[in-house]
Amino acid sequence: MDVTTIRKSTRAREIALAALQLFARKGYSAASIEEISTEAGIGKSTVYEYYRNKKELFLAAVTEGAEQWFSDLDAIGRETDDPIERLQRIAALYIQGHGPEQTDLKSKLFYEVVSQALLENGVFFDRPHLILNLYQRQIRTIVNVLLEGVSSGRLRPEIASYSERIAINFMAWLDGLVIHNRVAGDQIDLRAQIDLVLAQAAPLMGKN
Amino acid sequence: MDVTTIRKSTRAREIALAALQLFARKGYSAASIEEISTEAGIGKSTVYEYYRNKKELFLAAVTEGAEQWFSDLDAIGRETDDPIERLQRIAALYIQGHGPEQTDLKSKLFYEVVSQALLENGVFFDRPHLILNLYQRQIRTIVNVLLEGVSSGRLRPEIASYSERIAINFMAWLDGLVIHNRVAGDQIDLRAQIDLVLAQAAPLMGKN
DNA sequence: TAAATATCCGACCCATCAGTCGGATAATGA
DNA sequence: TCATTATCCGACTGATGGGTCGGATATTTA
Repeated sequence: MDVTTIRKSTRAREIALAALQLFARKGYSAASIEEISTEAGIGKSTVYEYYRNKKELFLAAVTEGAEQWFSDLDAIGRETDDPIERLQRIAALYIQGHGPEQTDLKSKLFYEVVSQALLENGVFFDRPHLILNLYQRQIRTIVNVLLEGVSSGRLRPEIASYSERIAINFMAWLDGLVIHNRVAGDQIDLRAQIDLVLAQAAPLMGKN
Repeated sequence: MDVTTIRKSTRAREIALAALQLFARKGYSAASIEEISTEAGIGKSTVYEYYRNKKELFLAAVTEGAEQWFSDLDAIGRETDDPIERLQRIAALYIQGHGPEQTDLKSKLFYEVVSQALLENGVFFDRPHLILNLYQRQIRTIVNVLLEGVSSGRLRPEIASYSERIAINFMAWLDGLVIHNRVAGDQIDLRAQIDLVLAQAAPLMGKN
C-alpha cells in the first residue's frame, strides 16, 4: 500500500470538506470521525493530526461552508444596483439547492448549525460568538442592500430607520421557508411563496 | 426502599413528560433513557415497560408537546372574531416563552423536532407523515383564520385564493424569528419585529 | 546517503448508552 | 390468606465511537 504524503494545509482542507459532506448528510453526532476519514481517503487517526477533536473539525467544516455562502452572497451585490432586484436574487439564491434533489451541502449544513446552536449543550455552547458572528454578518449584508437603496434614491427614506428590523424579518422568513419545505417533504413552491411577498413589499419600499 | 406502584396510563404520561423535559433541554441523542428515568423518579428498565424504544418515547414526548400547543392555539379562536387580531395573538403566543428565560419546553422541543426532521437519518426518517401532519395541522389553523375572515367580510375576498400561501409564509416567518432569536442570544425584540410586519400587512389584507 | 522530520495509520482503550433479563415487591382477587 | 398478576428495577450485554499510542512510511535536509 503506497501512502501519499501531502502538504499539511491541503490535507486539512480536504478533511474539512469531507467533514462538511458528512456533517451535512448525517448531522453532528451521527457522523463519525471514521466515516469522515474514509470519505477523505485517509485513516482515522490522521484526522487528529489536523484537528484536536470532533468539535473543532465541525467548526472548520462550518467555516468552510459559511465562506462559500458569503462569497455567493457578495457576488449578487456586483450583479445589479437595484435593491429590490438584489433582495429577489438573494431569496432565489437562498432557495436554490433546496429542491427535491437536496444537493446543496451548505444549505444542509446550515440546518445542523441551527440545530446545534439551539441545543443546551451543542457544539456552540461554549462558543456563542461564533454563531452570532455568522448571523450578524448575514444581517449586515441585507442592511447594506437597504441603506444603499435609500441613498441611491430607489427606496423610501424611512426604510433607513427600519433597515435592521426589515433585514431580520427577511432572513427569518427565508430560513423558516426552507426549513418548512424540508419538513413538508418539498411540497412548497418556494418560488411562488417568495414572489407573493416581494410583489407586496416592493411598492411599500419603493420610492413611489 | 418502598416502591410506589401506580396505574399504568398515569406512569406512561409521567415518563412522557419527563422525556419532554430532557429532550427539550438536551436534544434527542444527548438525552439518555437513564436520565429520563431518573427525572421521572423511576428505574431505567421501567421505561421499557411503557415504550418499546427511545424513538417511540421521543414521539410520545413530541405528541404531548404538540397537543399542548394546539390546545393553546385553538383557544385563541374562541377569544376574538377579528382575523387580524387572531393572527396577532397567534404571533404573540408564538414568541411567548422565547424570552431570555427560555422556560417554555414546548418551544424548545419544537427545535429538536425540526432538527430531527432535517437530519438524513433522524427520528422521523421512516415516519415522515408524523411530522408532516403536525405541520399541516398548523397551516390549516392559519388558513381557517383567513377564510373565516373573508366570509365574515373583514378580509378582502382575494385573500381566500392566497390563503394557503399566506399561511405558509406566516408560519415560516414566525419559526424563523424565534430560531434566529435563540441563535442571536435573545438580542431580537420579537414584539417589535412582529408589529412592524403586521402593521404593514393589516391594511393590505383588510376590507378597506 | 544518512539522520532528522513530517505525515500517516492500524490496533487498542475506554466511556457511554440503548436495550435485555431474571427476579423482587406491591396490588388484586378468590 | 395465598395464589396470580401488575409493576418495578439492578445488573448485565453488546455495540458504537471518540480519542490515544507506537511505530511505519515518506520527505526533507545536510
